[in-house]
Amino acid sequence: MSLEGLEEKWRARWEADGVYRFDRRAPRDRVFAIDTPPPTVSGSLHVGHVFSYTHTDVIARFQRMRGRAVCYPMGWDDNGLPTERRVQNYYGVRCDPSLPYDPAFTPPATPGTQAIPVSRPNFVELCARLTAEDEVVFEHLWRYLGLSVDWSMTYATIGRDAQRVSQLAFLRLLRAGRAYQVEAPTLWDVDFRTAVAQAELEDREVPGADHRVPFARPDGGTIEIETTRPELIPACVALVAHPDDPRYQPLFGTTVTTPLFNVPVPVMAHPLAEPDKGTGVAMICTFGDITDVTWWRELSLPVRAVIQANGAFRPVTWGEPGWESLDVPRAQAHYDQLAGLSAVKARARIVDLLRESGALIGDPRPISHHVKFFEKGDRPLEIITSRQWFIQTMNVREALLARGRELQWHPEYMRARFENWVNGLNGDWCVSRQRFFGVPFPVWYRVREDGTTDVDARLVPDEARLPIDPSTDVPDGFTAAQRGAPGGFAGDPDVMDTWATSSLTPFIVSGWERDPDLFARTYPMHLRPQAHDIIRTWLFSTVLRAHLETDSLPWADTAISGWVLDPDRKKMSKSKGNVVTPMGLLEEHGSDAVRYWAAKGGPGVDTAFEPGQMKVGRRLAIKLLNASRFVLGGTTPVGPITESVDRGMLRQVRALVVKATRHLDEYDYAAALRETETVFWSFCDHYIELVKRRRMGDDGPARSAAAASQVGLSVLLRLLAPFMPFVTEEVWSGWQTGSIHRAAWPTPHECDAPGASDADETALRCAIDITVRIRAQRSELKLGFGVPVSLTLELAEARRADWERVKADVLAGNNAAGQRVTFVADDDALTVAIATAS
RNA sequence: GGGCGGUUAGCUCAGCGGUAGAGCACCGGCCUUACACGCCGGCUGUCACAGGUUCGAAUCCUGUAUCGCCCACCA
Repeated sequence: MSLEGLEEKWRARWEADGVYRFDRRAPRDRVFAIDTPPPTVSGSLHVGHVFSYTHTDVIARFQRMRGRAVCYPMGWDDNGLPTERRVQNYYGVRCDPSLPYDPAFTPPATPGTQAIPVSRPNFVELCARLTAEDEVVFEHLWRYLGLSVDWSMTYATIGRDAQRVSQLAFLRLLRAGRAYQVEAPTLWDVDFRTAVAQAELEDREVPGADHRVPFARPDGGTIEIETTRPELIPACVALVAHPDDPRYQPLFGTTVTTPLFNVPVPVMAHPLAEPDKGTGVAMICTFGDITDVTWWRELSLPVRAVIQANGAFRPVTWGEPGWESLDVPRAQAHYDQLAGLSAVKARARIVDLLRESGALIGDPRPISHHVKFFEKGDRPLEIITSRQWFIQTMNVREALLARGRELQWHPEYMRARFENWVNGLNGDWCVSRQRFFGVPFPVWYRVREDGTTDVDARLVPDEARLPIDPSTDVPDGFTAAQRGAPGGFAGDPDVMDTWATSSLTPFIVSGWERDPDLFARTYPMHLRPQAHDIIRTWLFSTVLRAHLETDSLPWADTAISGWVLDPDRKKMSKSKGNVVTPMGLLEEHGSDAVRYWAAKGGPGVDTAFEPGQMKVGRRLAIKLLNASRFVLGGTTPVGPITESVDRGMLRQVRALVVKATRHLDEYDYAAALRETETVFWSFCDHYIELVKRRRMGDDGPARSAAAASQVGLSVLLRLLAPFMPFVTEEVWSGWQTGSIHRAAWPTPHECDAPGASDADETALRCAIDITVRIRAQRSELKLGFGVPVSLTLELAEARRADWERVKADVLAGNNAAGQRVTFVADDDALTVAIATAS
């Protein structure tokens, strides 16, 4: 029997029969709802996806067999920058939100050299078109892998309903005062020209240099500071030192002047200044880093910003308000050499200027330091003042920590990552992005008679109108002609952070504010499976939104998968070039085999990519086919289970059912598989080998073997079905009616044979112990199984009864023609000698 | 710098107070009417290190080393 063609057959059949269809009429207490991670379709699937999605699927299949109506949808995350970039290149377009929607627009067959400007709705249409193609590929892989998803529940994060949910949830927060817009310094990527959130940051170690620079004191002396960003000297608004620092206490309250620009700035005291960093005095600029923002706010300092949204130094007319200098011409002359430059170029230039004017003490000292980057960005983040939308998080931190404790984590220790993150939050969540492909903010503003936008005069649509796009839709009471006109309106140009939509996946899936019946049955959901690297983003933001919107957890449990590591124990990633394409793997080893490997990686455990384990999985699948063929291929009718070996085997299987069920209930699929596998191999190598000859007859003992082996097989098949759905279905289908994946999860009760007891289990143990020794002897004497032997046994007296129970099976199962047994008092006694039977 | 996890046979990993385990790899044997895509057997370890608790520690505690991850760190 072979595995060829078997998976293909069942993929088609499952779809045709709707085996995995969610029963929407199931009462809530029978539902098991899974908040599946929507993969980013503009990326490519890698073996890590196969790994973690298999884990979820095992749980889904287990719960389904336990009688739960499993709500197991798939989502596609098509929002965000990766898609934008692909669409720009693929179609040769660029988004210009100021353009009107052109329903007739079609992209050129091949992208031209000059990007065609298109409206935001047109751009979004192209994004949807391209991602739809990606989704087909993804769905094919998931089906190939055998995920038991209900494909009728698929959603996309840019889809109409996801937009509606995102906008509706946003408006609700706005109304509740939990979302707000403010003009404030925010982290900014100068290449993407958008604000970014704390969750999207990463630190990178980059080379830099400490520059020592003197500021002039009124008494003619100097005060020296150290900085890695000398280009921000024109943006300096104060110096700061620790209040307890005796070196600088005399200077607090005095004014010093900046080098090159001769700007008077105060020397101030603040506890965040660290005496042992640099010279103990820091230059406060608007804005060099987050600490600058804190100082600026807490010390009520003015703003003197030099870096623009595109990263270039802005033009400044010195002497104007805010740009006072004691030597305006000198300041202007120096600054003019910086205007228009990027931060890096301005830094090089200002070092020259400092050196020329004698204001650089020593040479810049090269260092390596950590700098904040947008995770997808190439240049360090700047802090730029702009108008952005925020969702309150700082004032609910304690509540979120409580939610984190309420949530059941698998494994438990992953909760620490959540708490770590919540405790480290330093500001509310900035959710607006100055990008195009995403969910727009459903907000317009009034335009004043002078043509300027009044950002405080917000216009929001009725909830019933959602989703809307303010760049094409018109607020109630206005006409399209009034867009941008004096007395008219203007749409909010921004889109939401991709996590602002992803954080609502439980709402999207469960029909929040769309299908109250479905919502009541599925929300809060039961399980959030995901990898540990997005605890700070996806898991955190989902808990936050559910807390704010429904005052509850979004789900009861979360199961955190580890990563797949390459043989060097590094995370598999595209950039390292060590990625294995999942489709190739599945084709080579078979989905059941790859799933086997994946399922062996326990919750939270990073697991090495190992084709060897897939081969083992494949072997298990083949073994399953062959063992089934033996068990089901006999012609012996079933009868009462009377033999000790049969009963002992069933006792083992019974214990396995209890343990495997418990493990799966606790989301420890790896432990369940391990135990099941062990018992299954013992079933094949020990049990079947012992009884196969007994079963050849038609008498009571033969019928007992036929019956017991069928019960054992039935239970083992079902225990393995969540892991190896294809091969188990193949066997089941030729034997039972209906899909194994809809069959009832085995119960201990099924394995009960009348009259079975512990004695049967120890008797089986005895039979196996003796058999193992006989086999060793055969191996040592190079005697094939075909050669009949006679046995000489020395057994513990305590095992006399065991021996009597299993004697016939041991002899038949080992091709032994005769035996001579002596019993001794030693409880450990067990010696076996064999000789060729004459 | 803070947090979390790992360190067990050549490799991948179980075990998490009571005589060191599995699979793979390796070596040897076996055609045994379910399976040669198989079966049987064998070899392999100061359980990272040092202290402590205990009758007993791979397992609990403390510390060290080391690897990885998360977070913080632009003077």
